[in-house]
Amino acid sequence: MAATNPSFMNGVPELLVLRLLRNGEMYGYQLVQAIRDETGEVVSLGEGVVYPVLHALEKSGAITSRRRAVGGRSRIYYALAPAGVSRLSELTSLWSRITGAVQQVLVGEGDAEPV
Amino acid sequence: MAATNPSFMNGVPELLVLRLLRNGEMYGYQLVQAIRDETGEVVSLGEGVVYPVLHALEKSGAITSRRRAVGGRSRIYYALAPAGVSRLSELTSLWSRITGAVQQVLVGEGDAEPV
DNA sequence: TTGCCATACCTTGAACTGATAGGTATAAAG
DNA sequence: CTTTATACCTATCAGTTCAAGGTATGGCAA
Repeated sequence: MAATNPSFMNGVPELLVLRLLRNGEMYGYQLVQAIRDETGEVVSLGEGVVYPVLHALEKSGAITSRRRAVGGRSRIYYALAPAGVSRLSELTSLWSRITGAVQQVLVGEGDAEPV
Repeated sequence: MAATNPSFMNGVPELLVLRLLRNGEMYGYQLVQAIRDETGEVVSLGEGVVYPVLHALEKSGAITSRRRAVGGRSRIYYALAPAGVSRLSELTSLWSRITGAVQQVLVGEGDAEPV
């Protein structure tokens, strides 16, 4: 697979994570809640989705991590790397193009020429 | 699985097909082209996607089919059934909610409180 | 008339995602 | 001291989509 249809809506979790990290460092558990809260619970990603995404993003160099102890608790904070910024704008524009295209069909003329 | 997160963006092909059929009868090959054309080639579904969707929709009673010979060519025209209308509004509202929720995150305040 | 392209239908196989369901460990609260 | 919330993690499963094929007919050009 390479340069075809990127499976449409794939990478939404990745998009959300990157976008949230643009606001500053966050840790996994926090991201899970932020996604749930900021979408009004419309989108609710489990930890089983978010953590693998984080690991993949770090492996690809899109984000970096550092461990910090906060109030006796150990957290892994993730920060956006330059590669992540590129990836974010890439996904954002893809998202716009696709949702725009679908929207275009949805609002198409209500009726068409009869067969 | 049933009543959780409907995989986010799943059912986009289904949504597009149902929406196009709302304009009147269409056949598979025509749908493939209509989707490609109406989205400006942003979304290009292969026949291997569209035909299975049509078969599933017919099986579930959302659409009906009739075979017609047009210019010596045999085509299977699909029409929206009442169940398909419901399904369409269901998918449409789901689509709006999800894209709206994602958009909400995307346009969130550009910067956040420092850690 | 032969070959090719567009039409028109279809299925199979592989690949990828994301969801579910677990599993560990600590701190706070009851 | 037991439960809940925090915080991390992985493995497996199910569901979609894609690519790649396969069949058949009609029209057109060589």
